[in-house]
Amino acid sequence: MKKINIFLVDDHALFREGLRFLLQKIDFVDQILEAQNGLEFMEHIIEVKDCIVLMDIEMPVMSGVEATRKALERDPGLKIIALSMYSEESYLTSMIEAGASGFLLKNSSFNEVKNALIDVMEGKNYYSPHIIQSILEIMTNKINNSGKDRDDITQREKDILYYICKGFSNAEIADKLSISKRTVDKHRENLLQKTQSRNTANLVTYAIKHHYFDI
Amino acid sequence: MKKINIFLVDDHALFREGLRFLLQKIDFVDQILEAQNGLEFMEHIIEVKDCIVLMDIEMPVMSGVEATRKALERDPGLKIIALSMYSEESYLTSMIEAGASGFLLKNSSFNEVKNALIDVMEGKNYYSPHIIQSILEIMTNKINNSGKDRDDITQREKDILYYICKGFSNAEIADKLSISKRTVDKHRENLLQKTQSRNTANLVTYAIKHHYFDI
DNA sequence: TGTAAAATACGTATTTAAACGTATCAAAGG
DNA sequence: CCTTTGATACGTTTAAATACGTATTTTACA
Repeated sequence: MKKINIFLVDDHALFREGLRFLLQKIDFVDQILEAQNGLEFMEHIIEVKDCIVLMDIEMPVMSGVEATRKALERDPGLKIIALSMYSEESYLTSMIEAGASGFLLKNSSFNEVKNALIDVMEGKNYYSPHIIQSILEIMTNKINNSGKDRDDITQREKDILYYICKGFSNAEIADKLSISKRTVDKHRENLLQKTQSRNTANLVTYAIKHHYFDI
Repeated sequence: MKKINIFLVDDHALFREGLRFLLQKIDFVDQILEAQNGLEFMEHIIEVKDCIVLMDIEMPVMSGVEATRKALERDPGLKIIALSMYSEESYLTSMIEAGASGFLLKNSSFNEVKNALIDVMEGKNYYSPHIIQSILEIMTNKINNSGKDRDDITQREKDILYYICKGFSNAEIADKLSISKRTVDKHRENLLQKTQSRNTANLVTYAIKHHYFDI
């Protein structure tokens, strides 16, 4: 059997250490590399080949999504499996868009990780059962609403949402973006409607929950 | 050397699996038990003795803080080490109040975990260097402000903050708590001042960041 | 028991957000 | 080519939040 190398990217040393230990027992695993964030990973990925990356999403300095995107731009053949604590839709879609070959949850078993590695080695994709469930839900949602997805926040709205979460008033946001305050009012109104929020508090929790804004 | 049992309480199976594997290598470790939340832990802790608990804080169903408090009520001699992703002050103080014998961060090394276990076995407490740092900061802060701590949010204010985060207006909160709207106005004003927030958005991110409100 | 802190309440003013409405223009896509 | 969507902008009105005050009562605790 052909051997592969594993690149572990996660900011929690203890998690890396434990997982490394488990991975070392796998017969088809050769070298195991580690990085504690996306940037550190980017600095060393060039040196390695025949490598499957296990990539955490929430990391300081450079997130898993960004690192995945950048690494695949440079080497489109690279295999990256997302390893997340949450099955958040935004994470899922971001990582799929970025080009990840798989998506695992941290509450999955090590056996599942092993299966994912085998699938990805063979050129297939692998998604956790929970993730498949989420994907199906997103799909049916998209079909039923045929585009009119109530969670479909536009890029401009995301920008506005970001500044709202930062604590800027509509007037200040308008100033920052050099648009009319009334436009910001409207975006905010649309955001409230799309996220089914009553007010700013709801909007902020929504934004944080769906990772449009990170604390 | 006397042997001990370890009880791993964490909702991420993969993390548990890796850590279990590492712990198994330690010569003074006998049995290793697992639970995926506080409740599951509570149901099985009675059966075990000579046990050190490695307890995650953020878990579904029952948090680590609650589980620690309840378990120590029943068995005050139990040794519990908190294992957290964040060195948040609120987590730290909550766990210390609850009676934890130690506090480790998930980005610490396995060697540190081992040292913590040895210390706690010997009846000592163990805190991560980062945690010590946080404790010192809290202490100096408390001394310098001698009580007039700006982060000292009262219980009533916490209640108000919770309802604000839930998206209720001041009038609604007043109704819920059967007090005047003006009183809620005042509490809110004090909250803004104490948390150094400009507005609701800032207040909500503060609350989430400091775990006064969980998403 | 005396004192400090917390919780309560009210007055007034300004600013901001929220909830309606309408409308134009550019870009994208069938 | 036409339709849809997104971004832009404006008007009006009400509700809510913010920002200053002051003051009383209750609670905790030294």
